Amino acid sequence: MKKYTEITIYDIAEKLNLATSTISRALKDHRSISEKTIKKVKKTAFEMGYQPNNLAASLRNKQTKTIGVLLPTVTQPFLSSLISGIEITAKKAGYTVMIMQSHDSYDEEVNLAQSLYNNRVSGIICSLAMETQDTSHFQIFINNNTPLVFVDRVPKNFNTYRVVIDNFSAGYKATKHLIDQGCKRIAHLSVGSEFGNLYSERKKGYLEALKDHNIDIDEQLIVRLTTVTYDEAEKGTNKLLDLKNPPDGIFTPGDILGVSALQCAKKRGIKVPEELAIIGFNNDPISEIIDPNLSTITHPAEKMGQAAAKIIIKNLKSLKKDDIKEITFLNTEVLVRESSKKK
Amino acid sequence: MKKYTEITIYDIAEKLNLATSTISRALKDHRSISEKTIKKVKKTAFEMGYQPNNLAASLRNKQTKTIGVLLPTVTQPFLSSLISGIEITAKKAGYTVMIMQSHDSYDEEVNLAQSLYNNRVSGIICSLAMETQDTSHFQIFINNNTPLVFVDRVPKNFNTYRVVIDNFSAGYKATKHLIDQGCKRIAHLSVGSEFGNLYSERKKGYLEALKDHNIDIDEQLIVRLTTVTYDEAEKGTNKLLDLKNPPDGIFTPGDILGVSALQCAKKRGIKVPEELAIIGFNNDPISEIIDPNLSTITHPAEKMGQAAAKIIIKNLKSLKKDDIKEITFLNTEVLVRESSKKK
DNA sequence: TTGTAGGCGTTATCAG
DNA sequence: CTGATAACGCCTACAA
Repeated sequence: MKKYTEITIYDIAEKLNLATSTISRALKDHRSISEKTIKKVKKTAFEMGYQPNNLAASLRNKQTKTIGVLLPTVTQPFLSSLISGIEITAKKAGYTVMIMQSHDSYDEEVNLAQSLYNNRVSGIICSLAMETQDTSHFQIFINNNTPLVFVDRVPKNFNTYRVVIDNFSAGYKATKHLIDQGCKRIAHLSVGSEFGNLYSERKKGYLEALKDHNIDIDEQLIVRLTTVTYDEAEKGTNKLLDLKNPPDGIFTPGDILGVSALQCAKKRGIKVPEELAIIGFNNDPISEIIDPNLSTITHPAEKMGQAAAKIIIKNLKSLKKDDIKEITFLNTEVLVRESSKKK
Repeated sequence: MKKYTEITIYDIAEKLNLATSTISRALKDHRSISEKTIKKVKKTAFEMGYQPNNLAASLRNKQTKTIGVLLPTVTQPFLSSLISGIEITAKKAGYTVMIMQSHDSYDEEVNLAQSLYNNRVSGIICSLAMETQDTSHFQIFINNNTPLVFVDRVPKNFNTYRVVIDNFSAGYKATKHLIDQGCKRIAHLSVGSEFGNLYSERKKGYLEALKDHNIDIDEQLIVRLTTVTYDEAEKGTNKLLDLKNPPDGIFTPGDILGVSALQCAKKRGIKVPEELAIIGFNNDPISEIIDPNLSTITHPAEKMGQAAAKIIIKNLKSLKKDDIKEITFLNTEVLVRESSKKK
């Protein structure tokens, strides 16, 4: 049985009695090649079913023109918008995107980072796994001058580019919004402290807003969740609503949590927003579907992706190891919907 | 300024006074290399910060050990479960997964398929874009003996592996369930006929079920949507509920549509399921959150992914061009929840 | 405008 | 058990 062999520029060269270099150049519309030759080469290349081999080209060029994207998961609406943003910018610049999911596991993240590096991605955009406590597995990118950008869930002490929102001020805004609506006892579902610490920033914003408005902090109103899940949030909300002196507002640092709280309140016959105002975070599609609509904090997710990709592309040519890498902050906004509109 | 150069097995060889071939073998625990050498090589490789270059290895080996995954989008819960399935199986076999999104655009799909091929993926798993009407852009994979598996939204006349559910029987089951609940006038939101025609199969199942149960088909009860969106479904449902003789049941071939119908009914003060029973399709997370819970059809999405990946891996070694490629059917089930439970 | 030749980093074959 | 060498497919500096 005949074994399959690739058709290479060498085959084309042979057929046309030209040099491989000519073929290579013609295929890329090199200006030093005559129109006629270019046409001829492309035509026969097509006829012969030639397919360029990126591996060979990348090896030779020492660049793959692909951006690696390493995320906890691809299902979170926020992250998928982020990907869209990356894709848009990457495409414009002629880059391909390679997506991998860590599933919030540190071990997987380590492996995939390796794998991405071994495939010599031109740059990498990463949002850390929940579990990740140290980021030494990204050191290879730094050491080898591969642009690295962290997004959203970023490490604290690591000199790299970061594209984030100001979680503190977003948490502040969300809480202030509830205060403005007349809430006096505002609860918070907080999520276990973590390395990327975006939840803890949101919580700090919450605390600060209360303080600034002379509202005493009641520890009973802060329920700590271990995971960001619907069920955990339900338990937490029940705990809050079981209090002698229950809250009249809840700020949840995520929409799933907000939706859960909302449903929980409804089940108990508590009117939202009249008796309990709720605001979430992220503007997930579900926040719009739920009844009443969930107020939330909007992220410019797609823009974050674009910003991250732009940093990669910009730095491909000029990257100095010890430069100080700036942090890009993007805006958040309070999106007021029914679940918090008391007035 | 010193320009960066990779550390290669050649560098290690030089340092240790060994041949590159020995290094290469040692790094892969080749049995012909002594324990001692292996240890020594690995140790210095680590110390020197050596990182294997997959591009070179792949070029040489003529295989990349990566599976390309080309999907409309990564956000649909069904598709992300599918990806999980692929990842699980791929990982077990030592394969990497490269995900790309066509965003349901034919042009993007063509480009990305090319790109995947140019990167010489070992195999490709694809669910077609909505727009796609012809699949000649996948011919290169066939021609070059690269295993190709279509999943869920598959082409009709193309001899490749396919992993699907039986959309016809699923549509039948969903409709029969409504009939069993006592519905007499069952509506259907149908989605514009398309190449992959999974929606039309579901519709056929719907029609057949009605026929088998001696229920006359009322064309007024079949509303055609042009896109699978919340808003379109809302319009469609309103149209149905505006009828003189409105339906007492709706089968929507997707959960977003089902949720939309449900909300729409609620807004109009129609009781679900008492006055209107609803069943969706896919078992998206949202179907569980919505109140009342949405009955639906479950997909074994993750299993489909695993099945597809297994086919790829199995065929990597033995692929004959003209073999007839089997179709793998996976089971669906009716998941009865509140939105359709009349009895 | 086109050709020659060497090398990107790895691995497999063949030889020792 | 280890070494020398060619080859994977492509690109580019240099030469013509």
